[in-house]
Amino acid sequence: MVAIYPPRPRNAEATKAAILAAARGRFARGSYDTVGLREIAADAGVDPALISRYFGSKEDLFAAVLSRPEKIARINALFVGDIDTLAERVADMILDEPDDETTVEDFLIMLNSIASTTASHMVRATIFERCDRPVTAMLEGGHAEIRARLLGALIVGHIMNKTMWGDLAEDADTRRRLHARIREQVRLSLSEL
Amino acid sequence: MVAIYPPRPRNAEATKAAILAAARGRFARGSYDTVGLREIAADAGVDPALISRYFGSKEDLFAAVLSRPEKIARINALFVGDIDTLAERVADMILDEPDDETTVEDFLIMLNSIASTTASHMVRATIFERCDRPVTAMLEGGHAEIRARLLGALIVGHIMNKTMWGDLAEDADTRRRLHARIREQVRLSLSEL
DNA sequence: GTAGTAAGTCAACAGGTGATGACAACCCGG
DNA sequence: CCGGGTTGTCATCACCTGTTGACTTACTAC
Repeated sequence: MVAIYPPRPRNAEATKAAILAAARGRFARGSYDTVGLREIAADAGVDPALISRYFGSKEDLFAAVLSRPEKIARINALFVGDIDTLAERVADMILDEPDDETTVEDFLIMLNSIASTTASHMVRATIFERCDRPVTAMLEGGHAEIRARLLGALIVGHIMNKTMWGDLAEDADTRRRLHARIREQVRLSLSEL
Repeated sequence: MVAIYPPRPRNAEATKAAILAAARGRFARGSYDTVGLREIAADAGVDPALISRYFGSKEDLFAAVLSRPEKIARINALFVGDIDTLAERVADMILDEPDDETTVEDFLIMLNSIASTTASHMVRATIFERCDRPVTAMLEGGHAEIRARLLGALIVGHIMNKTMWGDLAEDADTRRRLHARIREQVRLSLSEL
């Protein structure tokens, strides 16, 4: 069963964007190693060779996915403000406030590929630069790096949990309690050691 | 440079054990997908074909690694007793009490391969049976599953953190404070919602 | 000592991977 | 109408993976 291509309009920018979107989708559901260029190309409705042409290599494509500007903006937005509003936003994200779906996806993309030989150093660098560093800089008091890492561990744990088992909250009341609990967790993580 | 085999003593049990140990070591440092049977065989000083012979397939080998009886015993031992002693043991493990090195490694093996298409369902099942289920059963009060998952998220986050950035504690004093912090985190995770 | 079986070795396979370079179709300025 | 560069297609390469089956070596029972 071979798809008959409806002749793709010749538009390099749109094609690149389609590839990037397809890659994003795949990398959010599998690791760097399990996702193949051919699947991505199929999702994008594009010949696999075009990926190499436009992005160079698979590694470069992954790097491009990691450094999408919107993603960076969103993650940066997570980590500003005082601890209370930050706790609010982290809880929102973890409990899947619709606005934050893409942020969760961004974390997922990174966490999925953290055990890959090729991709792990990119992931580490991105997490460090986008998360650990700004949070550390934001914190007053001693042991800032450690407290930032505690927050990182919290977020990572919750996101992996969600992908393993699905959402925690079943009804609105539970969700409210969980929201409060996660805010407490954030405050505890960031509080003075 | 080809190793000249010092003729391996013909002992099927010892060979199987060597393969299992080598596989354990590799899977603790890479994912199911990045680790190759040839590397494992080389570590064990064994011909790659023997792995298929003794364990059937790579998948079966991974399953064998996951279900090593000592591991199961150790992880089970983590999750018994009241919340205070449990918090103590979790903090010990996360802060690398030497006794718990292998337990940390066991979690690592599972987390490394959680994004693999082939291995993820095995990992999920193992985590559920060895961690979520016993903890849920141990808890009194409502929302037991959710609180157990919160503990799971905590452990997962800390272990991923450790493999990404290394140990949190630099000196004995920091270690003491962190130990107390993690105990608080465990209590908070498990406390009534 | 010799047959028979267990243990280990070797070479090769089929399948899938990312990547390349030659080709075809298209669009646009002249 | 027609060259020239862009955009997309196709076949193929070299490599690596897990797995298999035929072979050799060692050990044990008779």
